[in-house]
Amino acid sequence: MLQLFDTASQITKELSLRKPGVVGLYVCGPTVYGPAHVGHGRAVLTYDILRRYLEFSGFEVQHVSNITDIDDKIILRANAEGRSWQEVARECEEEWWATMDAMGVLRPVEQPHATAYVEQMVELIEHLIERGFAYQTVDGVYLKAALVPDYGLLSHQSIEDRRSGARVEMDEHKEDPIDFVLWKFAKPGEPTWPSPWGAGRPGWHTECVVMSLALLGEGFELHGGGQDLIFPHHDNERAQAVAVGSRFARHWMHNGMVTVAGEKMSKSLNNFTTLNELLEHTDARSYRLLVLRAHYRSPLEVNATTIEASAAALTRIDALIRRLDGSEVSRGEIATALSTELRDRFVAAMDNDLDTPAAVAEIFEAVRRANSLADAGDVSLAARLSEEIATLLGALGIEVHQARKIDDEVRSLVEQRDSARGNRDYSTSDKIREELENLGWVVEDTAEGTRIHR
RNA sequence: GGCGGCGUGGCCGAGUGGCUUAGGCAAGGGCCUGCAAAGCCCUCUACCCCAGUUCGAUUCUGGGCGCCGCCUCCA
Repeated sequence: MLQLFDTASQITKELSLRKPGVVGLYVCGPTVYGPAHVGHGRAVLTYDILRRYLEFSGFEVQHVSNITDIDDKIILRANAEGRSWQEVARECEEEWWATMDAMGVLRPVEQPHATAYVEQMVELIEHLIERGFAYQTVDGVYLKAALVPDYGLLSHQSIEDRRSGARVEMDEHKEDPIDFVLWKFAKPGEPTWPSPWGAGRPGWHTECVVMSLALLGEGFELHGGGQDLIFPHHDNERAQAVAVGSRFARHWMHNGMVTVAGEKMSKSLNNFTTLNELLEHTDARSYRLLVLRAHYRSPLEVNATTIEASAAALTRIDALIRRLDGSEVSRGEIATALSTELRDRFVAAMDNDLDTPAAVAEIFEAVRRANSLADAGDVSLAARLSEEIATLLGALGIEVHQARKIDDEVRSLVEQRDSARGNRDYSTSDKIREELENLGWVVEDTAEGTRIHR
């Protein structure tokens, strides 16, 4: 079974399940105030790949990912554009899902919105106050972090380290610099919800506690997000859950950052590429393959060179699938042994903390093998291997290309070219080839005649 | 300053105490082809530095150097 590195214990281990065969997965989703960039894409792809692989392995995955639809940045943008914050959030969310669809990412089973859970957040904060973990100041309600057992468990920072680290500018009203806000009292012109302490809105971390526990229940299996969320977001989520006496996530997973020239891609550094820009000139599968070719916890360098290398690698796979498309598929012993061996190696790599680079290497090795078999005339064996390759790629979310519809005009050109070649009229056949290439087709000669593809 | 992590061949990027030439991209040579394309075969460039443990270290330990992330905006 799958072993995953756990951020809390820093050990690679199996997920501990409440119910056999079912995995509750909560992934921190986007704050919808702008377009998704390549870094978001990596995170989403990582969990999409995890989910697909778990499903491939026979698990049911209760995949929940939230939409943060109220936040300072949303308000800021709405004010700047003279629009309502709801309009900004709704528009950005629509764009988000459209982009995710284009990326071939499965929709989470549940997509809760922060604003739909404000009442429950208020209840949670009330409990925190009752239990003595939270206090009110003139500008909000804060959690007293020092009271929480194992505060800093995920970032492995002790309270003392944190305090002395203090580049935190001391908030005027907090009792301790490490405390964090649960409820913000409204400033003029800001959206508000009612609460026992006064009108305002929730702090950032509370929503995920409420929504994950509401939808997945106590002690859910796995909580994920980007490494930049370990602190403060996830430490602070956990702190609240622990403080109210809930059993929170059993296992924590964090994906590495996307880098550009060695530096983290982020909106604040303004070195980001949006996913939509990427998709304008790249097959979405190329980016998925690029993501797969680095381990999920390593930084991933994304630039024109790495994307193009990935796109080129993808054409190798597509070429194999095309080559064997429609061939008879062997069900014999040798073919079964070949495909079983591939699957076993693939699964072993994936189960080892989602070692997708190794898993992908197995697939490429099999591609070479299948081509080699086909060259040797063992086409039905090759076809069986190719079929397995397509299945395994599917488990990673890469669909192999289907043959494209060829219209009559093009088909006629192909036929003319074959007849010219049959007559050894190569000047005509080369002319037709050029014509086809100008129409955007790649032309290949095979024993069965001209084959074309895009 | 604290915490987490990294340093592998032209590039990306796995892995292991002693045969992985991992894999991909790029480059060179060959086979195949009317010419191509695709494919196959071959070749090339590795494990940051210094000590130590060991019969043996790229892999383990210590030190050094360099880099990245987080330290309450952040996937």
